Amino acid sequence: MTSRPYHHGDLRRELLRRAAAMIDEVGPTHVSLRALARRAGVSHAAPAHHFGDKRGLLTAVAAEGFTLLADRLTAVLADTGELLEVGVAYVEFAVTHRAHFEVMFRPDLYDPTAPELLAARSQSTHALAAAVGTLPEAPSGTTGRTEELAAWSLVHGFANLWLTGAFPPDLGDDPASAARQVARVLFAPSTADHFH
Amino acid sequence: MTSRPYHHGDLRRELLRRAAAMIDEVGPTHVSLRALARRAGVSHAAPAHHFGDKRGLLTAVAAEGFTLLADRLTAVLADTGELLEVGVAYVEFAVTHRAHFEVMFRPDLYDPTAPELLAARSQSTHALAAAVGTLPEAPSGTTGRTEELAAWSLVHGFANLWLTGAFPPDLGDDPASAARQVARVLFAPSTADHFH
DNA sequence: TGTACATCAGTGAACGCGCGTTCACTGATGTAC
DNA sequence: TGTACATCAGTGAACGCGCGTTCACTGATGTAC
Repeated sequence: MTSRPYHHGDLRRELLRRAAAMIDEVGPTHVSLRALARRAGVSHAAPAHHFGDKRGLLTAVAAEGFTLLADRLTAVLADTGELLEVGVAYVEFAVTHRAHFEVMFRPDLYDPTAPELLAARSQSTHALAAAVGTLPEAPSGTTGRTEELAAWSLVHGFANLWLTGAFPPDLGDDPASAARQVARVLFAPSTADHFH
Repeated sequence: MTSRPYHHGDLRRELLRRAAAMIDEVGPTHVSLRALARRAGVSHAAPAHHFGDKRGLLTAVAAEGFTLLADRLTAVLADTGELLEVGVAYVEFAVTHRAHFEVMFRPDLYDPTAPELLAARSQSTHALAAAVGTLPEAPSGTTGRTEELAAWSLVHGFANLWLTGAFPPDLGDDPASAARQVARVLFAPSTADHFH
């Protein structure tokens, strides 16, 4: 048992890591600064020192989440050039960063006017818009905006339903491939099953 | 100031009504049995008498929500025969019954094995499947299941994004017409803007 | 019509708990000179 | 190389609060006879 140094080194980052882990386990609303401090082996007042208060902690988690998502979507778009794969990446992000994802879309839990958060969120929005912008051609008379909302809705809904366990169990345990199949209905007519 | 009778008459129903209103205001996780009792003008132990505990209350709310949703989807399908309108009704339900909707898809808050809940949820599932079943023809080699998941994902995602305020503000304030436009991309090719 | 009694709805006091926040403090670090 | 000092990170005690749950109880209802 090594004696802990008084200064942690990078406690803020460590707290964010632990917070994400804790949210994964108990959900965003049942995180407490005290329990978080306990897990980090640190005085219960330490988190408040770094984040001000509970809302500040969740604001930081949300902002980090939007930045991570934006980076991921941008990278996948650059790699593949396909909206379909960007959509799949959205779902994958939600599943692999469940804690971040859940906080990001619960604005009542954080401060939605925090500059760091607004900046990160707009990164995400732009990444998604850029992906939709790669579609061969916008339909006549539209800006592609309706398509963007449809694409976003579909992957967001899929992610949510997956995370809440609402889908039938025989869907399998690979969200990415299930999402790809479902997203093809909307995104990639040439290889998809169609409604039409 | 009329003196309150000792017996309420239908306190259980009244508590469910108030609970929904309270969830609308403070969110499902910040509901407390004590605050609910206060609002209903009743002793703080009364809710526990009817619902057992907090989880029991939310289980009842979720079950009620699934039943209401199933009834609504079924009615709209019978009236219009159109999957598109059933999808729009899904979104409308989420917006007009926000409290129920939020609880329904947070199974960590209630008892997902309660018989009343399972029955109500399967009503909803069947209503949705029936709507997808009206599509003119299932694509070759598929059961329509992928289409069902796509449809569900799209309207569920739209509802979620609308409720969390994630959509850009210039979308307007009529969720039903916005949802109809977006859903057309997936559901009703003949009148829709297309990706394709 | 009246009485006894079982049943159920709702009460109110009590408990123990974990929490957020504040605040004066102390330990460690690093920079200026 | 050494010393003084500002700055920052983290501490621990204290506060007040609202909560969930339990439990013995009392008031009201309605049914059997």
